[in-house]
Amino acid sequence: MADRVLPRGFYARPTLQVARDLIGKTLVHVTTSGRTSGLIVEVEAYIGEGDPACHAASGLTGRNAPLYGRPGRAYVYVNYGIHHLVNAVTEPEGVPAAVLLRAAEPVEGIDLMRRRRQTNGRLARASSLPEKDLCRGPGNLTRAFGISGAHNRLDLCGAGLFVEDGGVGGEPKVEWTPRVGIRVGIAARWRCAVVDSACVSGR
DNA sequence: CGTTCGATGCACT
DNA sequence: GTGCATCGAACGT
Repeated sequence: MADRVLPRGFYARPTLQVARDLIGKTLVHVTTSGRTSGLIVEVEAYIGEGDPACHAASGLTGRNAPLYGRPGRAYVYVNYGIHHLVNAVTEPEGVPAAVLLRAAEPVEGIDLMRRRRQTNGRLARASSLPEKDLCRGPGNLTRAFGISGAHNRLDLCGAGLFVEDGGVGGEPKVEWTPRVGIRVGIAARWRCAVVDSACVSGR
Protein backbone atom coordinates (compact mmCIF):
# COMPACT_ATOMS: atom_id res chain seq x y z
CA MET A 1 0.00 0.00 0.00
CA ALA A 2 1.07 3.58 -0.52
CA ASP A 3 2.79 5.09 2.47
CA ARG A 4 0.25 7.58 3.63
CA VAL A 5 1.46 7.64 7.24
CA LEU A 6 1.81 11.24 8.37
CA PRO A 7 5.53 12.07 8.83
CA ARG A 8 7.07 13.75 11.85
CA GLY A 9 7.16 17.04 10.00
CA PHE A 10 3.36 17.08 10.05
CA TYR A 11 3.37 17.20 13.85
CA ALA A 12 6.33 19.55 14.24
CA ARG A 13 4.19 22.58 13.42
CA PRO A 14 2.00 25.07 15.28
CA THR A 15 -0.51 23.03 17.28
CA LEU A 16 -3.63 24.74 15.94
CA GLN A 17 -2.56 23.93 12.40
CA VAL A 18 -1.92 20.32 13.32
CA ALA A 19 -5.31 20.14 15.03
CA ARG A 20 -7.11 21.47 11.99
CA ASP A 21 -5.22 19.21 9.61
CA LEU A 22 -5.86 16.08 11.68
CA ILE A 23 -9.58 16.47 11.01
CA GLY A 24 -10.52 14.15 8.18
CA LYS A 25 -7.37 12.05 8.53
CA THR A 26 -7.54 8.38 9.42
CA LEU A 27 -6.42 7.03 12.78
CA VAL A 28 -5.22 3.44 12.47
CA HIS A 29 -4.32 0.83 15.10
CA VAL A 30 -3.05 -2.56 14.04
CA THR A 31 -2.93 -5.33 16.66
CA THR A 32 -2.97 -9.11 16.75
CA SER A 33 -6.73 -8.84 17.26
CA GLY A 34 -7.14 -6.98 14.00
CA ARG A 35 -7.06 -3.57 12.42
CA THR A 36 -9.24 -0.68 13.50
CA SER A 37 -9.43 2.69 11.80
CA GLY A 38 -11.61 5.77 11.74
CA LEU A 39 -11.85 9.31 10.41
CA ILE A 40 -10.87 11.89 13.01
CA VAL A 41 -13.81 14.29 13.46
CA GLU A 42 -13.02 16.10 16.74
CA VAL A 43 -9.79 17.27 18.41
CA GLU A 44 -8.57 19.77 20.98
CA ALA A 45 -5.30 21.70 21.19
CA TYR A 46 -3.33 22.05 24.44
CA ILE A 47 -0.52 24.52 23.97
CA GLY A 48 2.38 25.30 26.25
CA GLU A 49 2.99 26.21 29.87
CA GLY A 50 0.93 29.37 29.38
CA ASP A 51 -2.22 27.33 28.70
CA PRO A 52 -3.82 26.68 32.11
CA ALA A 53 -5.63 23.59 30.81
CA CYS A 54 -2.47 22.04 29.42
CA HIS A 55 -0.82 19.39 31.57
CA ALA A 56 2.40 21.38 31.21
CA ALA A 57 0.86 24.42 32.91
CA SER A 58 2.95 23.76 36.05
CA GLY A 59 6.13 22.92 34.23
CA LEU A 60 7.86 19.65 33.54
CA THR A 61 6.83 16.67 35.67
CA GLY A 62 7.15 12.93 35.41
CA ARG A 63 3.70 12.58 33.98
CA ASN A 64 3.76 15.29 31.32
CA ALA A 65 7.30 14.68 30.09
CA PRO A 66 6.09 13.28 26.74
CA LEU A 67 4.62 16.72 25.95
CA TYR A 68 8.15 18.13 25.95
CA GLY A 69 9.50 15.33 23.82
CA ARG A 70 9.57 14.59 20.12
CA PRO A 71 6.60 15.64 18.05
CA GLY A 72 4.70 12.79 16.45
CA ARG A 73 4.69 10.65 19.55
CA ALA A 74 1.66 9.64 21.62
CA TYR A 75 0.90 11.09 25.03
CA VAL A 76 -1.52 8.75 26.80
CA TYR A 77 -2.68 9.24 30.36
CA VAL A 78 -5.44 8.08 32.67
CA ASN A 79 -8.10 10.49 33.76
CA TYR A 80 -10.87 10.07 36.29
CA GLY A 81 -9.23 6.78 37.13
CA ILE A 82 -10.96 4.87 34.37
CA HIS A 83 -10.37 6.48 30.99
CA HIS A 84 -7.28 6.59 28.83
CA LEU A 85 -6.95 9.72 26.69
CA VAL A 86 -4.63 9.88 23.69
CA ASN A 87 -2.82 12.94 22.34
CA ALA A 88 -0.44 13.52 19.44
CA VAL A 89 2.56 15.58 20.58
CA THR A 90 3.13 18.69 18.45
CA GLU A 91 5.53 21.63 17.97
CA PRO A 92 9.33 21.33 17.91
CA GLU A 93 10.87 19.21 20.67
CA GLY A 94 11.01 21.18 23.91
CA VAL A 95 7.73 23.00 23.35
CA PRO A 96 5.07 21.21 25.46
CA ALA A 97 1.94 20.92 23.34
CA ALA A 98 -0.35 18.26 21.91
CA VAL A 99 -3.62 17.56 20.17
CA LEU A 100 -6.20 15.47 22.05
CA LEU A 101 -8.09 13.01 19.86
CA ARG A 102 -11.73 13.27 20.99
CA ALA A 103 -13.84 11.47 18.42
CA ALA A 104 -13.71 9.48 15.18
CA GLU A 105 -16.05 8.01 12.62
CA PRO A 106 -15.49 4.23 12.51
CA VAL A 107 -14.23 2.82 9.20
CA GLU A 108 -12.46 -0.52 9.69
CA GLY A 109 -12.75 -3.13 12.44
CA ILE A 110 -16.15 -2.04 13.62
CA ASP A 111 -16.95 -5.42 15.14
CA LEU A 112 -13.65 -5.33 17.01
CA MET A 113 -14.42 -1.83 18.26
CA ARG A 114 -17.80 -2.96 19.48
CA ARG A 115 -16.28 -5.94 21.26
CA ARG A 116 -13.70 -3.72 22.97
CA ARG A 117 -16.38 -1.27 24.05
CA GLN A 118 -18.48 -4.05 25.51
CA THR A 119 -15.79 -6.00 27.27
CA ASN A 120 -13.10 -3.51 28.24
CA GLY A 121 -13.25 -1.12 31.14
CA ARG A 122 -15.49 -0.95 34.16
CA LEU A 123 -18.27 0.88 32.40
CA ALA A 124 -19.01 -1.79 29.83
CA ARG A 125 -22.43 -1.71 28.29
CA ALA A 126 -24.73 -4.66 28.00
CA SER A 127 -26.57 -3.60 24.86
CA SER A 128 -24.87 -3.23 21.49
CA LEU A 129 -23.83 0.28 20.59
CA PRO A 130 -24.72 2.27 17.49
CA GLU A 131 -21.74 2.49 15.15
CA LYS A 132 -21.64 6.28 15.36
CA ASP A 133 -21.13 6.12 19.14
CA LEU A 134 -18.23 3.66 19.15
CA CYS A 135 -15.51 6.36 19.08
CA ARG A 136 -17.59 9.28 20.31
CA GLY A 137 -15.73 10.96 23.18
CA PRO A 138 -12.03 10.67 24.08
CA GLY A 139 -12.50 7.85 26.57
CA ASN A 140 -14.67 5.89 24.18
CA LEU A 141 -12.24 6.41 21.32
CA THR A 142 -9.29 4.91 23.18
CA ARG A 143 -11.38 1.98 24.34
CA ALA A 144 -12.70 1.24 20.84
CA PHE A 145 -9.18 1.47 19.39
CA GLY A 146 -7.61 -0.59 22.16
CA ILE A 147 -5.29 2.24 23.21
CA SER A 148 -3.93 2.06 26.76
CA GLY A 149 -1.12 3.33 28.92
CA ALA A 150 1.23 0.96 27.11
CA HIS A 151 1.00 3.33 24.13
CA ASN A 152 2.34 6.33 26.02
CA ARG A 153 5.37 7.80 24.21
CA LEU A 154 4.79 5.48 21.27
CA ASP A 155 5.96 6.87 17.94
CA LEU A 156 2.99 7.65 15.70
CA CYS A 157 5.30 7.85 12.70
CA GLY A 158 6.00 4.12 12.70
CA ALA A 159 3.84 1.00 12.42
CA GLY A 160 1.11 -0.10 14.76
CA LEU A 161 -0.53 3.14 15.81
CA PHE A 162 -0.45 5.98 13.29
CA VAL A 163 -2.46 8.51 11.30
CA GLU A 164 -2.91 8.24 7.56
CA ASP A 165 -3.73 10.86 5.01
CA GLY A 166 -7.38 10.19 4.33
CA GLY A 167 -7.49 11.06 0.66
CA VAL A 168 -11.26 11.06 1.01
CA GLY A 169 -13.08 13.58 -1.17
CA GLY A 170 -13.32 17.23 -0.20
CA GLU A 171 -12.31 18.93 3.00
CA PRO A 172 -14.90 18.59 5.76
CA LYS A 173 -16.42 21.78 7.11
CA VAL A 174 -15.14 22.45 10.64
CA GLU A 175 -15.96 24.73 13.55
CA TRP A 176 -13.79 26.05 16.38
CA THR A 177 -15.32 26.12 19.87
CA PRO A 178 -14.11 26.30 23.48
CA ARG A 179 -12.62 23.08 24.78
CA VAL A 180 -14.84 20.67 26.62
CA GLY A 181 -14.69 19.25 30.11
CA ILE A 182 -12.09 21.62 31.54
CA ARG A 183 -12.42 24.13 34.39
CA VAL A 184 -9.75 26.60 33.26
CA GLY A 185 -8.72 27.94 29.91
CA ILE A 186 -12.28 27.93 28.64
CA ALA A 187 -11.86 31.21 26.76
CA ALA A 188 -9.68 29.77 24.00
CA ARG A 189 -11.61 28.26 21.12
CA TRP A 190 -9.18 25.40 20.59
CA ARG A 191 -11.63 22.58 19.95
CA CYS A 192 -11.99 21.74 16.28
CA ALA A 193 -14.83 19.52 15.09
CA VAL A 194 -16.57 18.53 11.88
CA VAL A 195 -19.85 20.37 11.53
CA ASP A 196 -22.87 18.08 11.49
CA SER A 197 -20.98 14.85 12.17
CA ALA A 198 -23.04 12.38 14.21
CA CYS A 199 -19.78 11.06 15.67
CA VAL A 200 -18.78 14.30 17.41
CA SER A 201 -19.20 14.34 21.18
CA GLY A 202 -21.68 16.96 22.34
CA ARG A 203 -22.39 19.00 25.35
C1' DC B 1 -36.25 16.03 27.89
C1' DG B 2 -32.90 17.77 32.06
C1' DT B 3 -29.35 17.32 36.00
C1' DT B 4 -26.72 14.73 39.44
C1' DC B 5 -23.53 11.52 40.87
C1' DG B 6 -20.57 7.31 41.59
C1' DA B 7 -16.75 4.70 39.74
C1' DT B 8 -11.88 4.58 39.84
C1' DG B 9 -6.20 5.34 39.27
C1' DC B 10 -2.66 8.08 39.92
C1' DA B 11 0.22 12.32 39.61
C1' DC B 12 1.03 15.95 42.26
C1' DT B 13 0.94 18.98 46.69
C1' DG C 1 -5.47 14.06 50.67
C1' DT C 2 -7.08 16.50 46.33
C1' DG C 3 -8.54 16.90 41.75
C1' DC C 4 -9.13 15.69 37.39
C1' DA C 5 -8.92 16.99 29.14
C1' DT C 6 -15.05 11.07 31.32
C1' DC C 7 -18.91 8.03 31.04
C1' DG C 8 -23.40 6.37 31.65
C1' DA C 9 -26.88 5.01 35.07
C1' DA C 10 -30.20 6.95 37.83
C1' DC C 11 -32.90 9.99 38.95
C1' DG C 12 -36.15 14.61 38.55
C1' DT C 13 -39.42 17.52 35.62
